[in-house]
Amino acid sequence: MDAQTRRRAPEATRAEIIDMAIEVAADQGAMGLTMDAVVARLPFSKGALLHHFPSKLALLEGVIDHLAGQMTAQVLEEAARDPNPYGRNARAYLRATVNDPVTERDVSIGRAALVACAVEPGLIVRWRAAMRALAEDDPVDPAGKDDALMLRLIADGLWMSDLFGTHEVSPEQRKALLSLLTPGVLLAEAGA
Amino acid sequence: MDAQTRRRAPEATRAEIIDMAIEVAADQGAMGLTMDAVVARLPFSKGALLHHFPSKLALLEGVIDHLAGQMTAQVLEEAARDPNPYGRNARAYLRATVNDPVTERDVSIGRAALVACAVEPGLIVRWRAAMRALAEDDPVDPAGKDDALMLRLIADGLWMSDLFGTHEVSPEQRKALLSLLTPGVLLAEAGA
DNA sequence: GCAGCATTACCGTCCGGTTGGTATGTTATC
DNA sequence: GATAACATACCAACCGGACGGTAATGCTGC
Repeated sequence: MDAQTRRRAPEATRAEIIDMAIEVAADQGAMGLTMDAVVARLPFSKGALLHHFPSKLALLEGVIDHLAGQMTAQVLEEAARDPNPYGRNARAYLRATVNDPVTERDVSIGRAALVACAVEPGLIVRWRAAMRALAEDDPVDPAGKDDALMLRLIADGLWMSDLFGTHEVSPEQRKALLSLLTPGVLLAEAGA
Repeated sequence: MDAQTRRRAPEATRAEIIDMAIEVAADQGAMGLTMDAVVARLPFSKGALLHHFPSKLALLEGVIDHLAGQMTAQVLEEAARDPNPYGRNARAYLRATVNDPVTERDVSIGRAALVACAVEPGLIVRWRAAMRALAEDDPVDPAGKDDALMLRLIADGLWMSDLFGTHEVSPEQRKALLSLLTPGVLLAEAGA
């Protein structure tokens, strides 16, 4: 009665649901993102879905909280490897975004976040809160503040470009963007 | 029989419909963007709406084409005032985005574009085409290409930040971004 | 200038399917 | 045996869109 347990851990089920919701959102868009569509890809019934997420809004909240948490963890992990504490989150933010090649998974995540926020504009504040927390935990002296902002803007722009395919960005250009992080170019010298 | 004409110009009606669709999309989100919701704000019936846009997809196409056209016109107008032809579209792109203060209308437009693309992912290619056309009409020598890209990325990032409120960008910082366009800083010297 | 007719702009209702959600079991675990 | 994790059955509201109709306008030949 252990490996053969019928009953599953609720957190695992929740995670599974969220993953499927992300998948549906990414490749069907907002119109296709319905409870039925999500449950159709799951090995259990609609009742189960409603048991874990009592409403569509609750599910969407779960989705963006998951995505924001994932994003935060990734940036923080990247930042931990940076010896210079000043503005390290901003640099990590760019590094996390510029990683090449962009995986299909990355695009799915971005698209899902966008779809979720588009479906329910109120969800934007949750995403915003997560991103601002990342920025506020980033000690930067006033002189480096503008540079940190610029890094974040470039990262966001790149993220959007990857999502929409608006700009062609070659691997070389991606690497070139990383050179913004080398000492003396932008904010790396803001330490002392 | 002129001012009192019963019948309206179809283009005016179409434009009116698109405007309302944008309005609904911006403040109701994707879930609230229904044909009924749009027609409820219009002085005529659902039949008329279906007459001008035979399907919801057609309406959404109309919306993003309108938005892309507006965006293109704005950038081109801005670019026309730039004496240096090299990379002028890229600079205009940033200038058009950085304009301060950001109007409510600007935010609505961005939000509507996002909602439209989220509802129907296929619409992304239309937006992309418009943006790429803007970039391809912009003669830049290879040396200035990376700088032009960076300007565009910053503009996109700022656009996204304005939409989501992810970063606080003060008016001073906005002006500081414009200083990227002054000769000698980025690509303004790429002319000769 | 006007009869005749096709076209276009628009109306209002109805429909079949879908959607988010409820209500009520059933089963397994503590 | 209480509670949590599901299943099954169902519903009311809504949504996109079809449809039949009407009236204003444009066009054509005379």
